[in-house]
Parts: sequence; C-alpha cells; structure tokens
Amino acid sequence: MTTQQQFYKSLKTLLDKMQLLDQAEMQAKLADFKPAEVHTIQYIGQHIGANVTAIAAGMYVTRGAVSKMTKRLIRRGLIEKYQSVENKKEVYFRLTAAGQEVYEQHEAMDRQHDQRDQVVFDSADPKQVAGTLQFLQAYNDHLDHELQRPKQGD
Amino acid sequence: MTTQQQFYKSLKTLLDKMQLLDQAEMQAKLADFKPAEVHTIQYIGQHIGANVTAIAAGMYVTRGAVSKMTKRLIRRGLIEKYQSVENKKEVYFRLTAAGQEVYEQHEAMDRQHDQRDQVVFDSADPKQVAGTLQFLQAYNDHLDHELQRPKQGD
DNA sequence: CATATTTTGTTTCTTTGTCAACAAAATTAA
DNA sequence: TTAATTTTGTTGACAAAGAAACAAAATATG
Repeated sequence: MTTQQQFYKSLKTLLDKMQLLDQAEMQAKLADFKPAEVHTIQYIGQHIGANVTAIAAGMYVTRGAVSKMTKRLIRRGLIEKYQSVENKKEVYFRLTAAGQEVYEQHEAMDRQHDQRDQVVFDSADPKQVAGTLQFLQAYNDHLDHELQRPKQGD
Repeated sequence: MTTQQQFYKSLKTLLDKMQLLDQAEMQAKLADFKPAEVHTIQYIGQHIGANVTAIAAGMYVTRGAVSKMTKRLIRRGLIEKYQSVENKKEVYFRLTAAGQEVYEQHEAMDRQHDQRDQVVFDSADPKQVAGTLQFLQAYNDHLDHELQRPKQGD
C-alpha cells in the first residue's frame, strides 16, 4: 500500500469511528432529534444569516436537502426563516430559543468529545501535530484548486 | 478554534471535497453503476471470502445495508454468493467476470486520483508526511480503544 | 445431550439525501 | 428598458442506509 493509500484509509476510518462514537452519544442525550436535524441546527447556529445555497455549500449537500430539512426544523419550532427587503429571493435562517437550546446541548457534547480525544493531542509531539495540520491544509488547498478546474472541456 | 477543532474540520472537508471530485468522475466512467454498488464491489474484490457481517464491519455500515446491496449486485450479475459445508449460516461473496471488470475500472480510476494528488505528497516535507501518518494512526488506535469500552454501565 | 443464548442474515419501515423539473426573482445583455 | 440568462428555493420520485423485528443456524451452558 502506498503512502497515499494509507493516508486515505486512515482518514476515512478515523471519521467513520468518530461518527460511530458520536452517534451513540447523540442517541442518548438528544433522543428527540435526528442526527441530521442536530447537524443542521449546528450549522445555522454557527452561520447566522446564511441562505439555503450557502448552507448547502457549507454542508456539502444539495439545496434540495437543505430546503427540506429547514422546512422540518421550522415545523418543529427550532429555527425561523426570514427574508430581506433588498432581496426577495434568498431565504435566511436563525435559531429559535428551542433551537438554541439544542445547539448548546450539542456544543457541550462536542466539548466532551474533545476531552475524550485530548489525550491523543497531548501525548503527540507538538511539532507532529502542527505538521499534520499544515499537511491537511495543503491538501485542502490543492483540492480547492482542483474543484475550481472541473476537468477539460467546460 | 482549538487545534482539535481545526483538525476535525480539515479532515471532514478534505473527505467531502475528495468525494465531490471522485463522484463526478465516477458518473462519467461508470455511469451504469451507483457509487454504493462500486464501493461494495471494491470491498468484495479486496476481501474475498468475507461474509455479510465482515463486510458490514469493514465498510462501517449495517448488515442490513450489506444484505440489500449484495442482493442487488447478485441480481445484476456482478457478484456471486456461496456457502461453506461447515457453516450453513454464513454467506460469502466473490466477484463474477463482470464484477471483476467494474472492479478494475474503479481501481484504474483510483490510481488516477492518486496521480491527481501526488503533488501534495511530493511537495511536502517527507518527515511531515510520515508524521501525519503516524498521528492519524495514533488517533485511530485511540478510537479503537474507545470503541471497545462503550460507556459506563454495560 | 438438551436447552438457552448468541450470531448471522433478511426484511420492513423510516430517515436522509440526490436529481431533475419547475417558478420566481435577480442579473446580464441587447 | 425589455428580453434572455442565471440564481435561488421548492417539490416529487427515487436511492441508500439505519433500526428493529424476525428466523435459522451455531455456540455455550447446564
């Protein structure tokens, strides 16, 4: 297996495992809410005033998915939609008090996960950690570049 | 944002971007097959003789998902199921010639992706790359440990 | 050995997402 | 300014995966 393949596999399974762990905890602490609901609440909480298209881009899903999910969250009283006078086409969202409550519970959970994994960061060489972040950033930059240049013939 | 949060975000978006890029190419070159079909074919090709449970564990999905997908791949003539005389409960799979064909096309595509991103590995400090792999491995080991110890009270 | 428990795979129902078609609004071009 | 084009959001049909209930087979326990 090449370095690259190893890298990819490690990355993939790492996230799979995190999701497995996190999901179990979510089930327990936020049982009334589906994972995707919480995820969307989190994104809106962190990106106040984002419209459907921006949320879709940020969450790497389609606008259709966001449209449906926000509709559901509105129905459940967790977010509100609003529009601007300048632009009657775009739709923006904010958390309601109930949504804010869910948001904060989830944030607390996130901090617990951070605690759970802190030992990995603490016991590693700080230079190795910094190098890892730097490498991931370089890789991300490369892919951003690739995404902007979508094949020949466009 | 803490180092840990930065790390997680980089990881997540990196995989999101890869998937975005890869999916576009898949659509073009293996248009007759759904991503999940190709993914399962790839796993079976690399793990001959794996049963439903093993495939599910390896792919981080449920047995139900594997059961359904393998059924579909059999219907489409891409894999075969077989059983052993010693164990009439477990079900194993192998690729057919048609499945092998898809498998190889996908492998070729994977090698192209490797080429696409090789520059990232080439232009980085080899020590940084090695350090990154090491760190990811350490993190994976930590999570394996956490997954084996599923909370208090079990 | 006989029975209880666990493992394995399948199925049904639900959740989540994509895709494609569409309408309304905004932007660009003529 | 009017008309063509693009952007934005919504919807419906469908695809993929999860959870839970189940039956059959294997394993453990007495």
